[in-house]
Amino acid sequence: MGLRERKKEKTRLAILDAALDLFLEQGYDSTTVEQIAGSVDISPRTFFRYFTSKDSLVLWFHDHGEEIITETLRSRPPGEPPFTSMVHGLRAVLSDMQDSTPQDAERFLKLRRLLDDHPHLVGLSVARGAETERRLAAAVAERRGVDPADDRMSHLVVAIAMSALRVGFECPKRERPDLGEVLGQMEETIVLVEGMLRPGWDLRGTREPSDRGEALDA
Amino acid sequence: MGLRERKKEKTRLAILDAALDLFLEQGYDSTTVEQIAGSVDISPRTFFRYFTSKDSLVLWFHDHGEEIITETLRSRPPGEPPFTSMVHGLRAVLSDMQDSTPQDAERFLKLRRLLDDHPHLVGLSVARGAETERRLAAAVAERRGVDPADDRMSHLVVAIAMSALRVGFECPKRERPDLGEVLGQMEETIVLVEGMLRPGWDLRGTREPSDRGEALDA
DNA sequence: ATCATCGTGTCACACTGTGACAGAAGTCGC
DNA sequence: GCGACTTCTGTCACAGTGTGACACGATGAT
Repeated sequence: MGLRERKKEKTRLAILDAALDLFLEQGYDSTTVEQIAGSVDISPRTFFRYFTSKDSLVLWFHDHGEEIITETLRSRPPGEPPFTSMVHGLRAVLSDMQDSTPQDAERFLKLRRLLDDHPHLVGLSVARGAETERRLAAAVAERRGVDPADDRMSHLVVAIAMSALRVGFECPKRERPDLGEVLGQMEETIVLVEGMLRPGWDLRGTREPSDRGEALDA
Repeated sequence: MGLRERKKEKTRLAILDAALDLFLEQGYDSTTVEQIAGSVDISPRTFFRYFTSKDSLVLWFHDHGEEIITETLRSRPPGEPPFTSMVHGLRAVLSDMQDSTPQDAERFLKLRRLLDDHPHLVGLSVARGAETERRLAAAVAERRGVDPADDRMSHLVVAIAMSALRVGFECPKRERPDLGEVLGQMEETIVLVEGMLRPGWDLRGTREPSDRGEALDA
């Protein structure tokens, strides 16, 4: 990796850290791009070359997570029930976080506190999650060998799995949990969701309600 | 109702209709507030007195839906399983739509087409849904008599119910479905979700995974 | 060293959204 | 109808986000 790319990555993280600190200090809305840029000594224009928007600061970890899940889906055996595959994806995300550097862990926790203080930002995060859901649903539908466009079952599989992750992330037992506690709660929530589903529900093809029942296609 | 309020409502709907048409014609991003305001002969400043933002045009129906669900939750018997209550809420929303005026139905379908064409807008809609979820989760937690702050079960109940509504809304079988078809698919999706859950799952208290099982508190 | 490439800053600009104020229009009393 | 009062609306000014164009300097390959 060349000097250029290392420098770029360093700037990127510098911007991110400066922004998170400013957001936590004085609030998201009251922090301007100009301030963020100023505090890492770049021009506002350059800021937008690293992050497409102020909002995207809050979403920086999404891409990585989606990538992990997508890759997990690809690596799971073809016959596996789709929800099981998704859950493996979720756990891969968690274990990736567990192995993250202390700096990344701290960023993650700062972000979590930020979302806690600003419910509006949760919306952003969820909005991004919706795009992710579409792509994952398409991947799941492909695995199931059905048309991705209108397969509600695939969408539901993904939506429910993502809900588990989100609810676990959002519901803290304590005021300022550490990384292990957050991950633990996310894992607990996954277990909770697994326990609430009827075994085999995700093997059923998506048919009209009238012929549900005999349509177990695995 | 005075002349003022009628006029206000008329302007509000005129703005909404003009905006939806412009959005469908030339895209959401390429339509400016100035254009919308111009096409109903008001100043841009006035536009923002009717809609707090350009985005909020896309969210105009959310408030009503949330209100219906909240009210439904209030009216259901206290001992009812929370997910059952939520499903009643969802169906109340559907039946309210069924009874809507032709104009409202058309607006709803236009909005649906708009969301279809612009995945980005789905994010907005979902973001708003997240706020709704928080409030509904608090209401559900209250019904269950547990602390609303960290009850993952309540959040899950709401998240899953809302997922059903959303997935049904988003997955069209045909290119340009009419209101009945959309509502039918939403209903089908609700049925699908009901069928995939283990009976009684939502009666369990939110405890540590270790003492799940004996914790049936209803 | 040299040249092409890429990152950055500067300038200019469009768009969204808000506060302040003045004038127009609706509302209520008489 | 007239006047006083309230509410709505338009104009103006402005902060902030985000983008395109261009020029300059740093980086990387040869």
